[in-house]
Amino acid sequence: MTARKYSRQRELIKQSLQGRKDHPTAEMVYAAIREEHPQISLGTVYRNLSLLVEMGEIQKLSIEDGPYRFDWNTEPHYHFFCRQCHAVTDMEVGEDPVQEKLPAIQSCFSGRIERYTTEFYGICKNCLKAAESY
Amino acid sequence: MTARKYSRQRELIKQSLQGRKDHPTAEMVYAAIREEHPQISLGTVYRNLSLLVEMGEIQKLSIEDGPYRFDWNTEPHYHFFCRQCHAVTDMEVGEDPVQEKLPAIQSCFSGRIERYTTEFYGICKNCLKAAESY
DNA sequence: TTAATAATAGTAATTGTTATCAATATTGTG
DNA sequence: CACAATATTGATAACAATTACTATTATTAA
Repeated sequence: MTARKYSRQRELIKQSLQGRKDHPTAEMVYAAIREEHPQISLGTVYRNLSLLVEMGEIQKLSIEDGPYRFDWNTEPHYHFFCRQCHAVTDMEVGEDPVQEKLPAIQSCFSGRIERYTTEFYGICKNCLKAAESY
Repeated sequence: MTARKYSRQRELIKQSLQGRKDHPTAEMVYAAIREEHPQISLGTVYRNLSLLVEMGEIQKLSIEDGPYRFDWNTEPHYHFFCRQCHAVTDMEVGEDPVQEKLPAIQSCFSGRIERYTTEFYGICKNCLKAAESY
């Protein structure tokens, strides 16, 4: 279809994302890359983040209240959203709780289920600590 | 705190939501109410939807790609998002798959988990049917 | 090298949502 | 009822996040 060409900027964005685990927003990626490469454009960051998602090289997370976050880790795993500081962290959940029930769920649903996500919301460690000392 | 006063518009919004099961966006609620009450303002719809969420009378759903959806049903249940037509439908999942594992999950996580949601994504019945006839 | 075209920087436009504000509606009290 | 206090409204401006546009630049295959 659309023959893809190499782009230095796309590499920078991918690498920047791989080097951090805070699940940044597009704006945060832009700010980080701009320190070394001040000429990069915000539009380029958005465009390439979308492309990388489309290419399956990164993951896009939608969070209640707030812009999208991006994750270099495309393996299925779980996220926790702090409603106070809006930090996004990975969670250890063990084996997938939904997967074993999926056949039963699919059998009584007439659409085609392609994927599902579970997100956890609450207050993160740091905000809890900050709250107890006032 | 903030003493609440009756508002005809808020009632209309609540009733409109209760009368449909398509999990409409704010814009959709606005359009529906405007047919009978053309003087209502979009800002009023947004303001009251937020208030109703805050009051726990309705639920706000965040969906990947697209504006927020609203649901009169505040009981915990599951949703399916069609990536093609963006319809949102309720799902039958049976007992909560995550709940039983929650103590184990919480025990190895240092933040406070307050709630969690699971959403399903794919292609709905109607879009599947439309696709097979071309 | 050169022709074809994907990608860019910079900026304008769009979308979804919130804030502002003067006018109006609701409500508790005399 | 009259009226003061104030929550709510409609209208519109402002805002934040994201996408679209465009002339220029970079990549790539022949």
